[in-house]
Amino acid sequence: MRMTPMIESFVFHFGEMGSRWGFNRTVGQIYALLVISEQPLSANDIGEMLGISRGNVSMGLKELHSWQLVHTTHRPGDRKDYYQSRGSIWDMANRVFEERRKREMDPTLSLLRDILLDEAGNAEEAYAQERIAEIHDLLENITEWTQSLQSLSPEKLNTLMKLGSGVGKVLEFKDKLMAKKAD
Amino acid sequence: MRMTPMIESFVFHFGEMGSRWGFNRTVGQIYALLVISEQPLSANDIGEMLGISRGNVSMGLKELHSWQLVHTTHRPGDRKDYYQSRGSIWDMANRVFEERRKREMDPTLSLLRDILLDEAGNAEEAYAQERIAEIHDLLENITEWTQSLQSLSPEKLNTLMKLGSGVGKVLEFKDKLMAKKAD
DNA sequence: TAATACTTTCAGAAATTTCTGAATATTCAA
DNA sequence: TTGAATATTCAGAAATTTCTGAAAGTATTA
Repeated sequence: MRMTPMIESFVFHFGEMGSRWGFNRTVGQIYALLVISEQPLSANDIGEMLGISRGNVSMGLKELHSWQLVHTTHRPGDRKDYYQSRGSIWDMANRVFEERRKREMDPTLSLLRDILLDEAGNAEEAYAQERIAEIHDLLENITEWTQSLQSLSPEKLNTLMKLGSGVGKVLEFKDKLMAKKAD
Repeated sequence: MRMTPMIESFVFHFGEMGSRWGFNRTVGQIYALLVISEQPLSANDIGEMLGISRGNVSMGLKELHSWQLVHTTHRPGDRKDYYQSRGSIWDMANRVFEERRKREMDPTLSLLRDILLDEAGNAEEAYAQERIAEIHDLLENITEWTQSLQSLSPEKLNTLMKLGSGVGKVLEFKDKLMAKKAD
């Protein structure tokens, strides 16, 4: 694949984005390149296209492997490794969410839980604990919810997203149905 | 407020978290401090507690203002500004989502749209555009959805979250109801 | 108006993150 | 085995981000 201006602007922007999603600029660029390339790319291809060192490519690919976002493939009679992005865009988004949950949310929740188990030493700590409990509950809710959304089938998830704020209406149905059952 | 070990561990960890959410460590720490302090704090208080310079505190508070996460208050006969966190934890999460959407998602969507408007120069670009279209659609879906969730009342949102993957069941009810209406 | 008490700004320093490339390791064919 | 081709590692360099503190700005009081 050649670096046309179109491809370049996508790849570079995605690099900046990547750094918001938990990996650095280069890793984002490498991933962007692999996503929009129909053919698998060798580490040398990648380094040349992005103008970065071979070592940096190697580190970036290692990171992408740890996020399970790339695949290594081979060609007969060729010792080089060739890299491909793995799964659909949806899978990618899921992986990023999941990985971030594991790396950030889980340790935070565990720290907050520990703090809440401690005895407050004075009124200030007691107040702090109240606020920390709120944060803990919020994070726990969000974590559990996103986890349960991820377990939904893609079609259902899509219905839900298409519903938008119409979800409010659906919840009213649900309340009525529950009320009838209770009769 | 005094910096006890409990408060310290919360504040420092929150600082690390903050840097994942779009602002730097110090900004996260300042915010953490304000959230768990019942009394408003002066810029000097904050600087002393966190062991950072007066200038840094000022820059951090400016950033938090731009995220609309803090309030300035005053005391009679005292020229100092006192700072307080603003709104509930929920409000905070909403602000962070919204602000990040504005700063990151919107520009990305606009770039992707521009790329998709260009004519593909060759087969490679055509393939790239297909993948870019997928990413664009995904981001647009997520953006619209999170926006519509934010417009939901807190109670409804809470019901929805409590529902977890049970939301799948509710969607089935909805389908049945729609089907009946269509009769 | 001047003095005081505070806040903000920003150039350069310090800290942190990322990148390079030579050295080292691995793989595979002969 | 050996050697050629390739991949990985990591110490130090480069780039980037964050922080400091002195100087400049602002608001209030007398």
